[in-house]
Amino acid sequence: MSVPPTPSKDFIRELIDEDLSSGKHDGTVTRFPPEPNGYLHIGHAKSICLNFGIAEEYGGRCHLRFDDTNPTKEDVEYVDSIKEDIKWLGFDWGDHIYFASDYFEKLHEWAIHLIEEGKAYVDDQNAEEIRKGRGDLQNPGVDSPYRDRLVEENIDLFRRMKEGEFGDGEKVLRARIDMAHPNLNMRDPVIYRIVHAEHHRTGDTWCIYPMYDFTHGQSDALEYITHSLCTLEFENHRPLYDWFLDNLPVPSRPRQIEFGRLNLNYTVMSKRKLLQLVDEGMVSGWDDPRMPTISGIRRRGYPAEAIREFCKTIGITKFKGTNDISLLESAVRDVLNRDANRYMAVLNPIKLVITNYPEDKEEEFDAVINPEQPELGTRKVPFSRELYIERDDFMEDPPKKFFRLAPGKEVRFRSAYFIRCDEVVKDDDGNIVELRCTYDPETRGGQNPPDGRKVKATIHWVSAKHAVDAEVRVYDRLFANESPDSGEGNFLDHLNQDSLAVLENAKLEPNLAGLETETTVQFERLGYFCVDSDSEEDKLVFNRTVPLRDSWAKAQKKN
RNA sequence: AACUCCAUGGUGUAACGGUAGCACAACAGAUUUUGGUUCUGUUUGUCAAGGUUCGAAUCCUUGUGGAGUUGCCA
Repeated sequence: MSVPPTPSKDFIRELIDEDLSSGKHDGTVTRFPPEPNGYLHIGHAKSICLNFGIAEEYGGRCHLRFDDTNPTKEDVEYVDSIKEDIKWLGFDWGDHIYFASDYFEKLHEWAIHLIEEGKAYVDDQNAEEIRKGRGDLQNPGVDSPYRDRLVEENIDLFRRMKEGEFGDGEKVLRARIDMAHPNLNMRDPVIYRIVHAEHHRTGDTWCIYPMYDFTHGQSDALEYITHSLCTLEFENHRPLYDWFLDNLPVPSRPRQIEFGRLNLNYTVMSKRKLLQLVDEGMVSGWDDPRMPTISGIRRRGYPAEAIREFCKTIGITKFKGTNDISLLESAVRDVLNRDANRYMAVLNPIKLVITNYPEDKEEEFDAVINPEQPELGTRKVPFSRELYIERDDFMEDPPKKFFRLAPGKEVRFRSAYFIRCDEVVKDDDGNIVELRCTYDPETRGGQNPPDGRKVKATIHWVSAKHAVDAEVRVYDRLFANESPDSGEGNFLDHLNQDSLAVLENAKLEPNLAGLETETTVQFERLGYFCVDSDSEEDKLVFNRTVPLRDSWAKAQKKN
């Protein structure tokens, strides 16, 4: 008798279990709190899967909350793309979409509350003076000369800040905590600053804006968030998060828990660097299929399910590690192997003529749509005298273990016939321009012949007469270096020069015409490819999502 | 050397004082009308030193290594 494996939970889910069984909470409410100042990337996907995943598992809910407290950086453009990306990933916030800016009124009220309690004050020092007064990692800070202002004076000054009497940076509101605190975040942090800027939602209603620290915990409390999950960089902010909840009349008591953010090798994840790639034209845009953005991944053809599986696999811990990109690719192959329909496509064509096949004859063969889903049946693939095969599938002078086509050698054409190569035709420069072959009529459908003859390889083909032309963009990892971030020098120096190869002359099986954008299919023996949005009626464009595992290529590399 | 956090094969992650397991990667083989898929097998690990204990990856101490933090960004 084997014990049914109990799926192990990460430390966050264990903490939630404890809070539920101890009666601390009756339910679970999480939130995903992006700042609308850029596009979501796969690192965000980890957080999205965590927060929305927990809500699903615990029968709770997950709020989508835009953390929009900095009007100079944020824009509605990003709000829309973020919503779209979350939906695509397969999650739903229902009616629970919020904006931190919706709480500006309440936060302002709470700031006044703090002032009245003698726990906040208006500081006239400029940014430089405040920085100097804060001390550093070794030395305590010193009190601001304005730290002991009277409550009435603070109230008045804060009111005048709000009414626009002062310019940007002239005054700030600070929490009055402890200038000698070992945690720098506790040394009288700025909680309100003056910014005369148009906010994407509140317009010019405000010219003072709350800082992140004065916004996040309170927003959580207002929404009755039970568990506020964030990345490790906010660990040092937790004392402040708790301090505000302790010192304000908040309606609930959320708990901040930090986990390690996602790091992937062979890519960069910071918004700044991704922006730089876009701005400097190293990629075609935020949704370039090489980008680790959700929109890029999607255009690349990675299924949302694979992203979710990947996030499940890497787990949640406090360890700051780097995940291998092959884990992601493996998840992608798993899903696509199961779901992607098979077709034949020749990326680098070489012409092949079957000399004993009648000039005008045409046939159609039945080919399996997806061996993983036999119930889908077969498709018809046209065959004729002149065909294309992959250049890599022929070698004039092959090494011993090369099983594919070579002079005098016989292979199977997938779902068609056995073919033997009789003659190699070259141009004046010695380039191979055509292969002349013969077929065996007794192998129709690719069957083994009655004489029991066997063949070592099966290769794909496309009938020249019926072929559909296409451009195929073969993508590889964006960086040649495993950690482009950490090495010395500019990360751009580590770009993989071969991250994109455009093949203009691909020949496709006709069934490949007319597929919808973003449909991902398997080009047999090559990999998974998806229809790009650049496709037009008469000009198909495919992106290579990920190649098939290729033990032959791997063996070659070793030699 | 202030504070906080982290440390299990090549990578990531389990084991909650009782046989160190899983996935990916790597390697070898079987099957195969995709050199794919599938299946089988193999290699590789508890940062170090002490302590508690019948028993320690797990608890304690010290050390070592790494990360984060000195925005009026989030």
